[in-house]
Amino acid sequence: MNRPYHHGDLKHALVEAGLALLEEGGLAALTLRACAARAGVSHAAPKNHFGSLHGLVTAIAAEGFRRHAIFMREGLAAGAAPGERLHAALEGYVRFATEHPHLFELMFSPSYPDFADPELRASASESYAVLRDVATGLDWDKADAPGAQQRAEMMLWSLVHGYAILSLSGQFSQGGACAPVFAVTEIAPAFGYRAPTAET
Amino acid sequence: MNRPYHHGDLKHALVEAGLALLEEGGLAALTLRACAARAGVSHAAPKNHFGSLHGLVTAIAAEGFRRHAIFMREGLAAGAAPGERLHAALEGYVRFATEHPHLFELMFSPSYPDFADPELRASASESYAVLRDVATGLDWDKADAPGAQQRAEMMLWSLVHGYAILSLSGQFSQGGACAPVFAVTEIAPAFGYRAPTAET
DNA sequence: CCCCCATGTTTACAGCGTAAATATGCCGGG
DNA sequence: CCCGGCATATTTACGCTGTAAACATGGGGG
Repeated sequence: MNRPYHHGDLKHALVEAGLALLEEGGLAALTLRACAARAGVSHAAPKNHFGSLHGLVTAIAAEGFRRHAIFMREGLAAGAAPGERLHAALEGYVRFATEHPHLFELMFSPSYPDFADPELRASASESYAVLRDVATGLDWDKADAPGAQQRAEMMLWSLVHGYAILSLSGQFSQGGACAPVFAVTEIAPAFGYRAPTAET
Repeated sequence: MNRPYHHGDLKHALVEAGLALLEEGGLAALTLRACAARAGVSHAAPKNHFGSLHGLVTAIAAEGFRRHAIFMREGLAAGAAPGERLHAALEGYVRFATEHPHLFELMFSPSYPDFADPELRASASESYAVLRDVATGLDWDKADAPGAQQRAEMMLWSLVHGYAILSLSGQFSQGGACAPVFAVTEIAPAFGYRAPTAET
């Protein structure tokens, strides 16, 4: 209630407003002026916190990556088998993309956020760390080759991300049978990883 | 020279102008008015051919998928071994994304083109057909399982597409070692496919 | 031959990002 | 305690955008 200062913390309020607008109206609705209006300030106020629209978009993307990491970690029980952990993280990855398609699109659009921004890089690698985590301890092919771990991580990320994006743009639903999102978890075992336990 | 009619064929000229603007200035430069100006017509002329900006963007994306298919087919010698064909198609996929990053981004941005458009669907599946082509005759794991072929195609597409997108948004260049684009061809063999011939 | 209609132009309007000038009010030095 | 400075927010203005409606043009079919 107590607006302690001119506003308190805009910046946070603006990011929150942007996320809400994104959910409601997609990328087209994400507008500097609309964010400002939703936060209850004039349309030029954001310029003091984020230099321009790119700054706000970058901050929104950074928050997106944090939430993205949370989605992936949700099903990760501490002592679960590596196969289940992989399964859960991939499921979280795709579920995030499905439930927040516009935010997901923004986070990975090369033109929108500024990927050189330190805060964005930090939260993106926080998300990447989850994938690294579930990727360790799996029996990859040629796991002993130099750089195999990094290649395996890149493969894993590429696969799940490509799947998420292509699903979102409807590319998989044109060949007749519409592939269910869950299929990515079917894909995982065939992908180079052999589950030590029986599949569910 | 002879402007046979009011213009001849705008529509084609507008798409060409849009592609040029995209190359020069990225998504932000792709503007209805700029396309019209470049084609030498007034800014309201495009409305007669494409209803709105989305229509023009969709047509540009459709042309993009045609060129995308051409890139993938470029290294596909008719009688080459399946492994080399796979290699060539993936290399073409990533090379297209690298050489035309803005067009590639536009083609796969869920919000920009209208993926329900028949022309876009046609050219997109033309591009998909190349992947289907190189994916046949490979020794996938569990190739005898029902639906294995479709799953294999989805995996292949997801992997190469995710790799291309993540490279473009610079996600791979933050872990210290910057992964070369060529790595996708290293990835392919480990991905579930066993090359019948020795690797190059 | 002439009229119709597809095509292109003109004009207008609301919304956008950005910039500059202006106002507001908390915070710290005196 | 008071007052000046400065971060924060507002106001105003500008050029650009997409879209719509009214208007002009000219080639091809009845």
